[in-house]
Amino acid sequence: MAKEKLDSSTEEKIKNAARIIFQQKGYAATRTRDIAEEAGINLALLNYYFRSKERLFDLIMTESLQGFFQSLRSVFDDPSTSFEEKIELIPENYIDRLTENPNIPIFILSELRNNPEELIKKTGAKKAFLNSIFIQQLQEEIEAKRVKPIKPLHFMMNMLGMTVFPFVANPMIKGLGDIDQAEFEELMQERKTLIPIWFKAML
Amino acid sequence: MAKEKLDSSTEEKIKNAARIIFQQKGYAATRTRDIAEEAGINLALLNYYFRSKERLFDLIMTESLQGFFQSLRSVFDDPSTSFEEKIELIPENYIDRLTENPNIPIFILSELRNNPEELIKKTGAKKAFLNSIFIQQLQEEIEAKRVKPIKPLHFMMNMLGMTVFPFVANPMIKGLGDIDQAEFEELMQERKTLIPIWFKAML
DNA sequence: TCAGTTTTTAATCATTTGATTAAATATTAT
DNA sequence: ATAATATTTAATCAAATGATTAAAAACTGA
Repeated sequence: MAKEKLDSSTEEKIKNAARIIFQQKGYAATRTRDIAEEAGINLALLNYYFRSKERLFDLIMTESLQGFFQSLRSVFDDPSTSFEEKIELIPENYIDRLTENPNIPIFILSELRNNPEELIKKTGAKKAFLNSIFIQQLQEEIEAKRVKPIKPLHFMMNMLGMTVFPFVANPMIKGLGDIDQAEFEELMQERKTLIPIWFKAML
Repeated sequence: MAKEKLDSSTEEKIKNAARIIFQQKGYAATRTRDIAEEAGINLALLNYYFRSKERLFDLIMTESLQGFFQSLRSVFDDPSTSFEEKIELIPENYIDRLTENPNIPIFILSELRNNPEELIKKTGAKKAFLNSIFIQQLQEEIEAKRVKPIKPLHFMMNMLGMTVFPFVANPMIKGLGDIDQAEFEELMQERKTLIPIWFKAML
C-alpha cells in the first residue's frame, strides 16, 4: 500500500529528469534515452510508468504552465494589496521565481507556437487575467486620474516584457553586454526595484 | 555561365522553403522532407545543393541573425539622428519588421539556448552594441542631466522587452487578452507611438 | 516459505529520418 | 549534332529513435 513519497521513487526520478531535459531542449530535440540516462533508469521504465514520450511531455508542460500562471495569479488576485504594492510585488515575485527556474519561459513560449489553442486552454488564463483584481485596480486608478489611461494588455506586455524577456533572451543579453551569468543575475536583482520605479514614472 | 537569379531557381526554392519551415518549427522539429515538400522538389536535391540539413540550417540562421541585428544597427549607428529621434525610430523600425516576419525572434532565441557562444559570435553584436552611437548618446544625455542615470543594458532590456517580447509571446498575449491576430497587430501599431512616450516618461 | 504481484532489465521491433547512389533527364559548349 | 556536364529522380541505406516483449528480479501478503 505504502506508495513511496520520496524523490527517489522511480516515477519521480523519471519525472524530474524529464522536466530538466524537456525544459532545456524542448520536445522535439529531446530523446527518451536522454531522459532515461538523466534519471539513471532503464529506458523501458519510461514507457512502463508514463506510456509514451508525449504523455510524459504533456504532464511536464501542464505542470510548467500552471506553475507559471499560478505565481502570477497569486499576486494578481490578492485583494489585500494595493495597486501600487502589486506593481512592486509582481517583478519581485517573478524575478525570484525565474532566477531559480530560468528555462521555463523560453520552454513554454517555444512549445506554444506549435499548438497554441490546446495549451492556452490548460492555463485557464483568459478570464483569470481580464477579470483579475489587479486589472480592476488598474482601471480604478485610471478613473481616479491617478494613472494615465492605458489598455490592460499594453500594461501587461510592458510588465512581462520588462521582467520575463531578459530571461527569454538571456544568451543574447549576455552577448550584447559582454557579461557572464553572475553579472546577469545581479542585473536581474537590480531590476526588482528598478522596474516598479520605471512603471510609476510611466503611469 | 548565366546563373538563374530568379526566386524560382531550385537552390532558391529550397532556401526559401527552409527559411519558412525552420523559423516556424525550429531545427529539431524540422524534417528535411518537410522542406522538400514545401519547396516542391525531390528530397535528394536538398543534399545536392546544400550537403546536409545542418549546413542549410546554418545558412538560414546566419542570415536571420544578421537581418535581426542589421536592422537594429542601422538605427543605432546612424549619426544623423538624435537620441530622442532614435527612441522613436527603434520601436517603429522593429515593429514594422517583426510584423512582417513575426517568427524570427522566437526562432533565434529558442535556437540560441542550444549553442549560445557559437551563434552569438556570428552576430558580432558585442562591440557593435556597447560602442554604438546610440549608447554614446545615451551617456551624453545622462551626463547632461537630461536623462536619469540608467545602465545601457537595463535600457536595452527595456527597449527589447517592450518591442520584441510581444512577438515572442504572441500566442500567450492573444490568449490572455482574448483577441485575434488582427487585434494583436493593431495593438502593435499603437505601440509604435506609445513606447517612445513611455520611455521619455521613464528617463 | 512461497505463490502472486510489481518492478526492472536486456533484447528487439518498426518507423522515421538524414543521406547516398545509380540511372535518367536536361542543359551547355563545341 | 554530339559529347560533356549539370540537374533531377526513384530507390535504397544506415542510424536513430519511440516503443514493446519476454524473462528476470524484487517485493508483498498469507
